[in-house]
Amino acid sequence: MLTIGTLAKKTGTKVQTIRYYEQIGLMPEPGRTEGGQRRYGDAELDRLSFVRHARQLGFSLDAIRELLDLSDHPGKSCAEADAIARRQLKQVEQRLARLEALRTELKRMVHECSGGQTSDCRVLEVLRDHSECLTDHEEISA
Amino acid sequence: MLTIGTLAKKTGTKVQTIRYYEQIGLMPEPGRTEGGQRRYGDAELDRLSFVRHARQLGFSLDAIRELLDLSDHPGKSCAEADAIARRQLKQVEQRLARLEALRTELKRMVHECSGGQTSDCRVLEVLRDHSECLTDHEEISA
DNA sequence: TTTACATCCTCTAGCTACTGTAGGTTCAAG
DNA sequence: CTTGAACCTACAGTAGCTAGAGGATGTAAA
Repeated sequence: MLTIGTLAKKTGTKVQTIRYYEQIGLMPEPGRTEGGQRRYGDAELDRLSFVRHARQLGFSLDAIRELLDLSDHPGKSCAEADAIARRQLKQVEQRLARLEALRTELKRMVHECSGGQTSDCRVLEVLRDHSECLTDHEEISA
Repeated sequence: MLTIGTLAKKTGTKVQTIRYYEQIGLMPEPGRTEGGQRRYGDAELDRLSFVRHARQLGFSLDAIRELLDLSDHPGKSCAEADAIARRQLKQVEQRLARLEALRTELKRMVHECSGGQTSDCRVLEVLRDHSECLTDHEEISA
């Protein structure tokens, strides 16, 4: 039986985060000691590892909820899990494209900085100059 | 003189966002009509364009505040603006590295999906299997 | 001039995914 | 039996907006 602190260490999660996951229904309510402290078993360790791993891969909590649901019902079709992963991959590729464009622009800003006064600073100039925008009014959710 | 709605359209910002920027002190309090509606001039249009451009480049509102401050004092050294841009570039490159690793892993998950039942699903398996982690307990803020 | 209606106003609450704090209790070691 | 780390609940705060309620204003046509 693990305390919440031990579980936290084993999974690289903060204690509060585990309690938060319980609150939003992502983790089950665990057993308690007589004094009211949470005690966890291996099932919870596995579940939390799954959640953290998915988070590291950039899945949203909602997506993880779906994945956990699929994983709890082994008879269901794999297609759904695959669809979720594909959606995720698409998002990642979009972010990559934007970040790459971004890196180019930032590099240019940095390399062209003359080192003088801000009145001549390329960094500020680039930000002021709207004509050099990649695309107008498009957001980067980096 | 521009209404807030016109300013919003010209800069690709939502009306609420402009009011929010005013609230947090990123945009100045504009003049008002007798009836109390906001009216903007070219200075505000420029400032908001600067802000939105910087946001598109992934700068935080705090960083933008610094940049605006530098830009308001043209005598200051360019070095600070350069430092902010360099910090930003570094962050972008870190994110890129993580996202690339992520893409590789997601691609593997998707390609190995057998199409059968969830009990054999590689997607879920990969998420359960902690040994295939890139690095332990490291977060991706994608 | 009146009426219609888009746009504006303030205020409040909600979103994601946590993180931090205050004030108090429990557990395990010595 | 005492100490002190770790636990508990409850609430507030973070970034960067976004949405909605309920009402006022501005403008253009009838």
